[in-house]
Amino acid sequence: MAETITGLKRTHYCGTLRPSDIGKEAVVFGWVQRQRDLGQLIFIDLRDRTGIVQLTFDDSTDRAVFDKAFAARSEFVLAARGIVRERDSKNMEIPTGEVEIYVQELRVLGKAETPPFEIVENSRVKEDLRLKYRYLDQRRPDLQKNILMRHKIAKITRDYFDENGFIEIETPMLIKSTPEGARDFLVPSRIHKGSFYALPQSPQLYKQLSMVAGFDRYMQIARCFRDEDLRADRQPEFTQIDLEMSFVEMEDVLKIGEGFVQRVFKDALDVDIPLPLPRLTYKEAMERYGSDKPDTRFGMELIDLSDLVKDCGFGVFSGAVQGGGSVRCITAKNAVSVLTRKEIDKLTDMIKGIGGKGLAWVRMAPDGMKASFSKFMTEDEMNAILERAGAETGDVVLIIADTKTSHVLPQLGALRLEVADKLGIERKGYNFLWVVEFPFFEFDEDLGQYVAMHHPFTAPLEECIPYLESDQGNVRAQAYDLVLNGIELSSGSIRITDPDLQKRMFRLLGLSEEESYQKFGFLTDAFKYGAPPHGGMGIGLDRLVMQMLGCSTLRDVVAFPKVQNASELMTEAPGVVDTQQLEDLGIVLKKTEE
RNA sequence: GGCCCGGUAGUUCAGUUGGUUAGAACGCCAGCCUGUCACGCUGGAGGUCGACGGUUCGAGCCCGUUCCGGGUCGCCA
Repeated sequence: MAETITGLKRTHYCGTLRPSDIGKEAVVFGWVQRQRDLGQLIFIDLRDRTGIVQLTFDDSTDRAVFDKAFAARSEFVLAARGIVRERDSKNMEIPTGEVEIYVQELRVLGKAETPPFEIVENSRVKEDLRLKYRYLDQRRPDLQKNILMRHKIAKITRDYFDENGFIEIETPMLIKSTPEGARDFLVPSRIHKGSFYALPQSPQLYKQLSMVAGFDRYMQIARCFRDEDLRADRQPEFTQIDLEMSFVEMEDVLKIGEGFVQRVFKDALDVDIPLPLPRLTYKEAMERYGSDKPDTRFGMELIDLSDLVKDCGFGVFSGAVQGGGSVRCITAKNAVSVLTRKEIDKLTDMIKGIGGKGLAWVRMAPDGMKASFSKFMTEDEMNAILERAGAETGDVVLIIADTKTSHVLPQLGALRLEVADKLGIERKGYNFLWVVEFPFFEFDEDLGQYVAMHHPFTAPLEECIPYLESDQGNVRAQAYDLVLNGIELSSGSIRITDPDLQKRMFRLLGLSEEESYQKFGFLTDAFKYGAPPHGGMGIGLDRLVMQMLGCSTLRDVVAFPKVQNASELMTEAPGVVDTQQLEDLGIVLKKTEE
């Protein structure tokens, strides 16, 4: 039977005791990290979220107290009252190492079975076991540190936006499904059998309505849901720092976003982020890095060889250029020893795996240059390529050719990251940049038509409005992404508030008037009653925290994350429900076929 | 849905060419120990080798299927 806490009030957190507390009476609560029984002398390391303090018991200790200390085991929950005193032998490794509590009263508030893994920092225990016992995992100092940092970042976020005139408004979690983009999580309605709510993919439409309502500046630390497959940096439910501003243009939103980044890095990490953040247009980002979220912590930029090989004897190259595409390369410096023929074959497989046709290469080995295509080239052509590529002895040039430049660029971009990994290129620091002027449409090769790259309320650049219908491929949006170290941290845009323009956009996206009204009528109706120009963005809080803590997976910064198959190992969600619940909802399950 | 990696005491791992009773460390249990702090010393318990099937005289090891976990591509307006 556990003892009660009755009458005991905490005077100190374990990790906060210092020599200045010597002589004081202290009452602490915590978990047993370790008990060291030396016979007539017992030490207990007691842990709470602030750290560890040593409790001491000896032959002068009350017998009943000593016996409880003797019986204490790992993770017992204890209350201890005693006198803080200087240690005989100090431990300078821990902040409380100069003092100890000489215990006069000890209560076992909760016993504990031996945990399935030790509660220690830098645990090497398999993650699935940690996730099954997430509450024990969260007792570990690393998780405690991460969750506390997340709290700190959220606090700074609220302070910053509050100081800048933003107000926090809660938007609903049960909303109407508008199946654009990602798959919705659906929630069946009991009252309206056969109808479903959706969980929000973002508060997008509601925050725009808050602008129509006149709140001027909105922010919310909002939970969002997307029913898509998971990745290390993607959970089906995630948290977004969501904001929207009225009477602004793009520059104003970027300024607020930058200011936030600077503030949060300074206050949480004491890291200075110089402003303004660099910007690249989407086109520049693709041409230089082969990615719309480039990792700019290292170079190895893409180089265009198209004009040099347009008429060369190598059909793969000349055919690509003449077919309207291009031939481009990256040059991996000092890579010959790592990028052997075998390794290049692996890279070729990787490129083929993402839809590439192949990989041409030049190895500038110390004993001579070798290229996969040299027999098709004149010496002059070869030299021109090497000069353009900046290739010197020790380098490896990797070339991709395709009749579609839109294939060449992302493939080289992926190759650039892969090669950087293989070469062990150092990537440190925090490299932010804005990617701006996203294309409005992207060509869907399966559908054979242009589709929206963003949600349908994104405003086009004003200069593009005249040719919205005539030259869709060149229409750019007032949309912007904030990229940090190759990760998309944030995405936003200026929205359309002109009903006529909105109609044109819906038409261009293949939405009939009835369809668009059915889906978004509440928003377009609202815009009839006086809509201020507005724009905003959503910043991925989980990803931000993950980057700031240097974690490699979102699971380390989410309190109760889901695993790759979207289940939660601790509660075993999702689970089956009983037939009565289904009946209430008017749902009949289809038998799964074998 | 595709591809790749992993699964052996509570935990982290080792396990030879397929061959006797599957090992180590930590943890756990018991005893001893008054200054430890990853305490120490002595002893002990602890295994459906993820599961099922196959090959074999014999399977932790080889083959097939499957489950679980991870990474990634598709997917994520």
